[in-house]
Amino acid sequence: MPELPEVENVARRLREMTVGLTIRSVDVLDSKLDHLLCEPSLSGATIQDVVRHGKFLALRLDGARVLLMHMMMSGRILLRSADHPPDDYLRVAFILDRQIQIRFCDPRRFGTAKLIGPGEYTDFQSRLGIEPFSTRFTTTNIARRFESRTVAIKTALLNQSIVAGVGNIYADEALWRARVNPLFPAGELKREQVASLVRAVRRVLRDGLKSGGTTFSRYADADGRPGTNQLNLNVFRRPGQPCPRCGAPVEGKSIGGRTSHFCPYCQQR
DNA sequence: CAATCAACCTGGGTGC
DNA sequence: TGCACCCAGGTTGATT
Repeated sequence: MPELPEVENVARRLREMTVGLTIRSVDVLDSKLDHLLCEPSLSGATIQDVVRHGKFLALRLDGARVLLMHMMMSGRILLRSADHPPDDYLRVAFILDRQIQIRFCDPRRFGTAKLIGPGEYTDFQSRLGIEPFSTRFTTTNIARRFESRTVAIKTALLNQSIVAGVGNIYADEALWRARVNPLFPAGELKREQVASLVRAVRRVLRDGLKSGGTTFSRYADADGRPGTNQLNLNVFRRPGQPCPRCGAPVEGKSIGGRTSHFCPYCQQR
């Protein structure tokens, strides 16, 4: 669920509402997250900034510490006032000033939250691929990273050390826009195809962001509201339905272990 | 280094 | 309604 647009939505709202506030206490309800009750304690740490890296959310704290979170498929990061009714599947709550709380809810418990230092933060960022809205996201740079890769282009797009933030939904939509077959080997794309794909990735992510994200099942923004981008999708989870461009039935098949949808007629290569 | 695959978990949907 | 079974938007670490 949460891919770049969804995490960006949450990050913006958190930045707007929590920068400058101090964490007063931490309630851990899931023992998998007991490590958040560490020493030195998070209590007393002030939030300096909230940023997104790929699909990760980073709360930069004073003392050069960073709280790095990932929602995986089922997580929500909610901004709540202290008197807001309980949220289902709460795993940890960060109690801030002004009766504000950041609640991390996640039924599947795949999501992560950990506190790291400056060294680990730098390493983490250097391992992550190119951000689609950065100036480094160019045809030349992406073509270089695809070079000599034998995996399907769909699989390469999902590789977070190549491009950061693209997940299953936006990968299928970008490939459809660029008219590239998801099974085509990444290293064999012509430069012009890479150029189309670079444009398409930016386009589908920007559209997703504008519609408040894609909500298929659980995604909600920091205020608990779903997005509407699922209404704009052209191929994802539409097997058998007509391709909006040519009318041929959309095909669904597993690629690299991920469900994938594409038009077999206008995405021939 | 690159590719593949299992593991991490639970809820929701489907079919009997 | 109950239950077994299958599927899920992601990442990591072990293995080939």
